[in-house]
Amino acid sequence: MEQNLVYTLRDYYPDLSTKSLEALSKCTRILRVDKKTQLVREGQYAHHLYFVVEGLARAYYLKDGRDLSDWFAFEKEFICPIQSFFYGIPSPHYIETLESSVLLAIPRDQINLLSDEYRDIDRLGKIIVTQTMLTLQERVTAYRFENAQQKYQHLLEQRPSIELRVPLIHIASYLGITIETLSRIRNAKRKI
Amino acid sequence: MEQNLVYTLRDYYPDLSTKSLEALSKCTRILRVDKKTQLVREGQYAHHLYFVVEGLARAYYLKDGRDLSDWFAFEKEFICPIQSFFYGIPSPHYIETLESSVLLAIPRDQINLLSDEYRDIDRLGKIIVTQTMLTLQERVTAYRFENAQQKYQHLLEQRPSIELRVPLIHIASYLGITIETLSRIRNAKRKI
DNA sequence: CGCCGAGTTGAACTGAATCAAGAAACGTGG
DNA sequence: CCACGTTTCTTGATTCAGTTCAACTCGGCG
Repeated sequence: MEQNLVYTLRDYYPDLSTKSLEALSKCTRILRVDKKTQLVREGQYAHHLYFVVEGLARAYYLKDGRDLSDWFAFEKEFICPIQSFFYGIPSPHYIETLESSVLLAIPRDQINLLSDEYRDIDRLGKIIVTQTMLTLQERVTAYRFENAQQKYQHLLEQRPSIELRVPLIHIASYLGITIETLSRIRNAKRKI
Repeated sequence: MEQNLVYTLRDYYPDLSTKSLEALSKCTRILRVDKKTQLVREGQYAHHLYFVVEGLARAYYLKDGRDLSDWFAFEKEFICPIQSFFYGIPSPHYIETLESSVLLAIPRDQINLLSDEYRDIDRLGKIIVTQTMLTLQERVTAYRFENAQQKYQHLLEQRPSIELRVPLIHIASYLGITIETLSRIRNAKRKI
């Protein structure tokens, strides 16, 4: 049954009660979308938090015509236009799928309501935010003093499948390096 | 009365109930310390979350003998050895004051207990973590594509007083640049 | 006074960006 | 199912921001 997909949230946070999951089921939409589907566009407001059941999505923005990737969400991970979601401002980010994907779309206002009503949903939110904070903390620390090669290595260790699933151009912009440099790094590795 | 200092937490989160503040007062220690006091050393576990009432503290770690600043906490801001606090591992960070300071030291285990008992304390925690996440998000986005000069400019906009209160060497490592480069940037600005 | 850490200045060097082509892979329509 | 155009990736040459190394200045403090 389609609705059961909401239970995959337990893959992220096993302590979610059945009552909470039922409440989430009532408001959550299940999206089955093609590769390259845009879920959010620049200027829009964050209406949903997305959870990737299957597939892969990325958040990016356009700066001087360049496409800069900021975040990837693989299976069992969350993604949303972060500034819009938390500051309530129009999103600078686009969000799109990189593969045909299955996602849960949980409405932002429902998250706020349900966080008041269900303690475990509130806790889920706290855990997502805490994990995101720790990931970003590591990203800052690592990127500040690592060279292009080390940054790429670091990324591969944390997300081994990224090499095969994400085009070089998005990985390069995520790391803050050019595609030429990344291509050379890959090439040097191949020769080892 | 000394204990009233705990009420300065309302400067950060005005919605804290008196009941919660009283509960926090019971376990919070007030520290009045000199400049250069070490609050946490590498290898220690995070026993406290610190709130800066007056003064200024920084988190840093040593890598190949170099002193690398990771975080500054000014008045009405929080600081702790973040990995140790959330992962429960020994801290890679030191924390020290940069000025003579007044701090609140809130025990980690009490925070966990009181977060279960008092909803607003739980919310305070969620807010701190969310703000930290958003700050780090901006730091990553900005630093990835800004040059040394822009990064410094960016920092000055967000923390105008840092120029006068923090030695150049710590600002440089925070930005991931050398002291020579930062010195030249300052010099160039002076000439405008 | 003279020392010491913090900051400044200069010169040479280097990792990564930029600029410029070409090769390979991809998908869309005939 | 192949041809063609478009996008993605590779490779090379040049340039430049920032590092490294080295020496020097300044201000505070014993």
